[in-house]
Order: sequence, then C-alpha cells, then structure tokens
Amino acid sequence: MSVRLDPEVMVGWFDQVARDLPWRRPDCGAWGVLVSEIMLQQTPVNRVQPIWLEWMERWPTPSALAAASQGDVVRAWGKLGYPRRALRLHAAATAITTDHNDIVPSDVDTLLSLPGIGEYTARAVAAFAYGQRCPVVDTNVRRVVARAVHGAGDAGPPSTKRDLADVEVLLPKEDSFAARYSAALMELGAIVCVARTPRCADCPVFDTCAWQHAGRPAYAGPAKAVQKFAGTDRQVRGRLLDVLRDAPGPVTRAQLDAAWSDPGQRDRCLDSLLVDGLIEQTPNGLFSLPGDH
DNA sequence: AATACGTGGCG
DNA sequence: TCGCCAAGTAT
Repeated sequence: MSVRLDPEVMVGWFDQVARDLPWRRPDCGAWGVLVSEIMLQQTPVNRVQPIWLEWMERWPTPSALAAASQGDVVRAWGKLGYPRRALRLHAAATAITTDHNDIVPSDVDTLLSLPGIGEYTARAVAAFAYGQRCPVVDTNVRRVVARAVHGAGDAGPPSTKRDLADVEVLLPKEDSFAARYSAALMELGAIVCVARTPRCADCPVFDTCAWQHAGRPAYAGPAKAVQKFAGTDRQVRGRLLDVLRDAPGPVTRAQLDAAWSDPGQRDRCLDSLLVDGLIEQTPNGLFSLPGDH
C-alpha cells in the first residue's frame, strides 16, 4: 500500500505554501503560541489575528496578563466569542506566573492541568512552541485523516483515544520534524482539504488519498448536530456582555434590560453570566465587567 | 456521550 | 435567505 500523508511530501508542501501567521514566526515564544491556540478555539484565523497582535503588545508575558483585571481582559477579548476563554486564559496566566516562574510549561500533562487547556491545546503548545513529537488532533486533522487514510468523506464523531492513535502512527520519529508535520496536517485541512468544497487539485497528496481512490464517497456517519444561535441563551448572553464591553464603567439594570425583550430569558442569562464571573454586581447595585469598578 | 458556550462570513 | 462552518473545553 502507498504511504498515506507522506511526511516528506507534507512538510515540503508546508514549507512552500504555509500562511505567514504571526504566531508561526521563529521569534514568537511559547506564550504567543498559547494565546493564539486559545483564541483559535472555534474561531477563524482572520478574526483572531488583529486581537492577537494587540494582546502580544499589551501583555507580552503571562505575568503581564495576570496583572491585568479580568474586566480589561474580557474587554480586550472583544467579539472573538466564547468570552469564558478570556477568563480561563487569565487564570492560566496567573497559574503560570505563580507556579511556573512565568514560563509556559512544555509538558503535556502540566499544560492539561491549566484552565482552558484541553487535549488539543496542550499538544499544540508542546508541538508548536517546544518542537515536541506528539499527536495534535483538531477538526482539520480529523478530517484529513478521515479522507486520506480512511477513505471517508468526513470524520465521524470524535474519539480522543482513537483519534490520537490514528495520528501517532503517522508521526515521523524526530521531534522537530514531527512538529512541522503536525503543522502541515493542520494547514492541509485548513486551506486545501476543507469541509465544504475541498480543493483536491491543489492537494500535495492527491495521488495517495484513500478518499480519491474510493471514488470520493459521501460522508456516511451520523448527522452532526447543528448549532442554533438566534434566540438562544448564547445570543442573549452575547447581547448583555456587549452592553458592558461598550460602556466605560458600570451600567444600570435598565441598560441591560434594553438588550433583550424577554424578561425571563434575560434574567436567566444575567444570572448565568454572574455565575460564570463574566459580570459582577457592584455594591451600589450596578453591573460591570469583573473588577471594572 | 451530549450539551452549552459567541460570532460572523460564506455559498 | 439560512444553514454550515471555524486551530475546543468543561461538565
């Protein structure tokens, strides 16, 4: 059988066509890589890039971010989405400052112990910031492996153990080469082997792709759950937080009430934001971003 | 294992 | 227009 996703081919292709992203520059340290990985969770590159540049200038080290207020961090997160990530990154920066001498850990298990860092991000930091040989599995890699190796139209439901094992066997021996290979796998899924309309004519491993050989069968697995947004609590929470991000300081209950008409849903979402620590109530009954008063 | 969690671009 | 999709994590 032909070699699937050949490392020499993949890395050669990556060196030629990879996007010039700021967190891939040689002078970008582990902190920059970590910040980028958190911001990129479920969020497109183009939206992340300008915010990442602002953050690196403003908070060039974990301790610099840790010294900021939660409110400043949430406001600087802007509209990247899933703002709990901002709070968790701030908490991770605090832990790195106090427990790890202001140095982003390189060990996967240590990384996993930090807030907001899961199976993907821990391995992404170990590989991309520290050049380690460890499988890095995100949605792009799952799709590339599903097609090129398994001949399926798309990846089935995630299974951490199986997904990691799938990539482990592909990984070349040497550390830094394996890390570059991991980046190449992700890049292929991001710009060529994309979900909707794959650009197979531009694919460096077209001739060994199991999906091509199988005649490009359609995805046969269980239907993926479609996420609604309009009218959901997520939208309402977003509206509420948007009021606070745009305000210079604490706001009144009436200002928050204007953000959504349904009182029951509004109250429920405000409560959940208070529980999450994304909003605080001030002593005089106003509402603010955490620490923003 | 399913579900909650933001936001906006694109076909 | 509107559903799909984007470098996931926590519970």
